[in-house]
Amino acid sequence: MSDVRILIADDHELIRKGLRTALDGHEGWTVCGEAKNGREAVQMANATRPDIVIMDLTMPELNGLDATRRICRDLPNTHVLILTMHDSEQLIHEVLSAGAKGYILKSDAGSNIPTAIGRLLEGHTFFTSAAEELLLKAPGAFRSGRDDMSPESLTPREREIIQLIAEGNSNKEVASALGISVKTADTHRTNLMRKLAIHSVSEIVRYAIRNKMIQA
Amino acid sequence: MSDVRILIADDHELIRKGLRTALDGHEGWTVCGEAKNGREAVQMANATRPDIVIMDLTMPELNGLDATRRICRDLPNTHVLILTMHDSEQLIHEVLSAGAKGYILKSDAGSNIPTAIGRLLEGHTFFTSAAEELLLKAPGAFRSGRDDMSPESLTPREREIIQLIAEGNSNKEVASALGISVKTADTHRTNLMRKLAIHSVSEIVRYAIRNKMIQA
DNA sequence: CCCGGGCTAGGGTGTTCGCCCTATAGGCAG
DNA sequence: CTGCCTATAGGGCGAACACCCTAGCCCGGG
Repeated sequence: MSDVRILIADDHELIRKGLRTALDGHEGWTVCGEAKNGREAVQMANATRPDIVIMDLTMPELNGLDATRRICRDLPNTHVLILTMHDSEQLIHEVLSAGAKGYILKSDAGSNIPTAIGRLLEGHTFFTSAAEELLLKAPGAFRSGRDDMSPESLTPREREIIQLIAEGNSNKEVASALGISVKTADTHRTNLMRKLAIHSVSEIVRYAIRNKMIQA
Repeated sequence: MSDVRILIADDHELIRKGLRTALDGHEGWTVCGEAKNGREAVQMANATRPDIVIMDLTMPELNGLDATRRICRDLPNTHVLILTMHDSEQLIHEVLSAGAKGYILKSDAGSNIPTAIGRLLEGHTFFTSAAEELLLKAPGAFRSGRDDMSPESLTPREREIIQLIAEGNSNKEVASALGISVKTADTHRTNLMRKLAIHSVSEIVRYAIRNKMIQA
């Protein structure tokens, strides 16, 4: 059997280095790339088709949740392991519906990561103990808490746009970041604002923060 | 000259591993210990008297800020380099008054850490570029305990304005809410943005949320 | 096979922003 | 009294936004 190939996606270089050292020791495991934001993660995943993606959630340009959605949609043989600082029940359900197979807190990551990767490679799931409790407590409860104001009601492209706007980018900057026309970026902006019934940049920013698409 | 001895203090095992690998490559540098909270950091610093302490700010039991205060008070020959994820304007001046000699964001840490340590060993300081801008703009301000990026550096009227903007109001709406001219509201807006060195509505909103002037 | 949704792109129009400038009036400290 | 800060108000200008419209292209579901 060939090497297990692992992609690391985290905007903090230190975390990436730490993961590398944590993984390099393992026989038969190879880190096939490091992405520093969600967009890079999607691109590198498509290019290298890794077995495992270790994914941070809060990343610039494209967040880990949307990156996970795309990777899980396009690469069914790639398993995504979420690595985050935030222990939120809401988040756990979101990453699960995005297609992630594991969820680990950075605070208790070091020793668990090889275990988690092992579980994912066997086709199982792995959750930080706190997360597992939440799942046992509220099986399927996450379906109830949705409304048309959730990011789910937006298209992937619109979520991408809203994050870039909330990060302070103008239409022009959004357009060049995504390689599209300014008018297209503006169309997406107008559409998502109508969907969310909001009317200003400040509402976009607050929406993005409330929905954990960016940090304050 | 003997080895440079470095103490690592961070509650995330991954970060500690990352730092070790980043530092082990350097000739003459030795990691003399790893602390996983502030209390351990103080104890190990007193025991090993390192030349450099790389200190995270958010740690359980005793936070990095208080740990820095104690270490700098008791060990004048030990230089503390703060390593944090948060680019909080407020924190920069706090860590300086606590006695830290450097401030680095985890996001751009990897390549800068050896440079930063080098600077500290020469008796200088090192700051992430964003932090350095603040210091240049307010030379000596931190000595008096003043924080130029805190809401206290704004006038009462400006704080009123920034909150209204962050809540989604246009200049016209701000003006009518306060019973002043649109141009006056715009002048306040321009002035506070120059004071805070920010350039867009989205930055205003994030600033207001960070400083608890509004909720997300 | 057609329909709908999503992404793309452009035209156009009025409003708002970001930032430059000046200027007056009041208050408070040196 | 004399600065300095604050709040007030205005002129002007280029850029960006908010929102309206049309329209082609691709793709998947009924």
